[in-house]
Amino acid sequence: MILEEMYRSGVRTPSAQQIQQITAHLSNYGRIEGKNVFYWFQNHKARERQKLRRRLSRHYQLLCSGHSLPHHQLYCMQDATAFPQSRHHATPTHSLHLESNGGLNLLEKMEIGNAEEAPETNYEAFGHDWTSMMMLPNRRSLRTLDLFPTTSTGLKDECATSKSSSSTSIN
Amino acid sequence: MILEEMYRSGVRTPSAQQIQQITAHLSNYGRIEGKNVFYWFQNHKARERQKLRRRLSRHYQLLCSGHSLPHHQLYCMQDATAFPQSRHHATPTHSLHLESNGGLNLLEKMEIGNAEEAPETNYEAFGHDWTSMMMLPNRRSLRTLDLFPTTSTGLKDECATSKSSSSTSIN
DNA sequence: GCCATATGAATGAAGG
DNA sequence: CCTTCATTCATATGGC
Repeated sequence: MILEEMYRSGVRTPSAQQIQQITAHLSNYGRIEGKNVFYWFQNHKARERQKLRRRLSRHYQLLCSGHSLPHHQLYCMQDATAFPQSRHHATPTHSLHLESNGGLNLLEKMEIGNAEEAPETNYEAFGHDWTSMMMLPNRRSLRTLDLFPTTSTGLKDECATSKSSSSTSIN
Repeated sequence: MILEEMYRSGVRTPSAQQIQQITAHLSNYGRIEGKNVFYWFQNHKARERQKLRRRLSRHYQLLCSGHSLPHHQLYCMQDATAFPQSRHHATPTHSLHLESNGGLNLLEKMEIGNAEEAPETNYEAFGHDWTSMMMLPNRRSLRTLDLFPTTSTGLKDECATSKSSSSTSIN
């Protein structure tokens, strides 16, 4: 929990020294090494970002879904979620420019890491260094077709961390 | 079952797009999200690998059993988990002669019940970010007391596997 | 009522 | 930072 707290208060990639300190502190509770702390931050950051990303894309989908989509059953697929994020200091505020990220983003993740609905506080907090990823018009791809967001599933799947749900046996 | 089929036909780690498609397809049968598909593949692959591994180790045991063990009361190897190993360079643990595993098999080690107290800190892996970081300052100093590993939580009924850094839940 | 097993989800650790 | 893997956690379920 200590780690979450730090994370929450803005620590993202602690320096070696910070890691040392944290480690020392945590070692009061159990055996731990610097690398554990290091990994923790790496993973946590990444996963948090994924969630965020996902949340955004979901948002996006909702936005788009406002119209069209007659019925469930649809096809669409194709990168509904794919938002190329420009990593690398995307200009903070939503500037949608393209920026033609010199790199080519390799793939982008789809969305895993959903769950969690309690928006709970934080998240507003990340005014810090957020290497946010914003969507930027990925020149290629994405244009493919604008069919709409799959949400067509008829049912909104959101339902909260709904795990399970009917899923069973569709496989 | 669709998933098994795909798996069978070679899909192991579908790309984001593939996942999307699959998801879309499956959503005809029930509520499902990309992450479910993602997890499914991850788990399936892992478990398949695991089975295989297990099977091999069993095999191995049989081979060895010709001479070593007095009785073949197989100690519920069950997990016989070993510990950290690096991916890559399969370390057949216990390098028994032959094995000729040389193949590209991704199979890595199997562990036979050689308990062996692992001296932690065998992280020879130096060469990573964190290591570089960690090495700088005077390491050695802050060793606060180590109290021990809050052993409690780690309880499992199976065979030991010794240490296993029960780092659980200190966060 | 326990077990053993199965499977989705999550997290730690590495490699790249 | 991104992927992938191994492990582990938590349930769900089928037997006995």
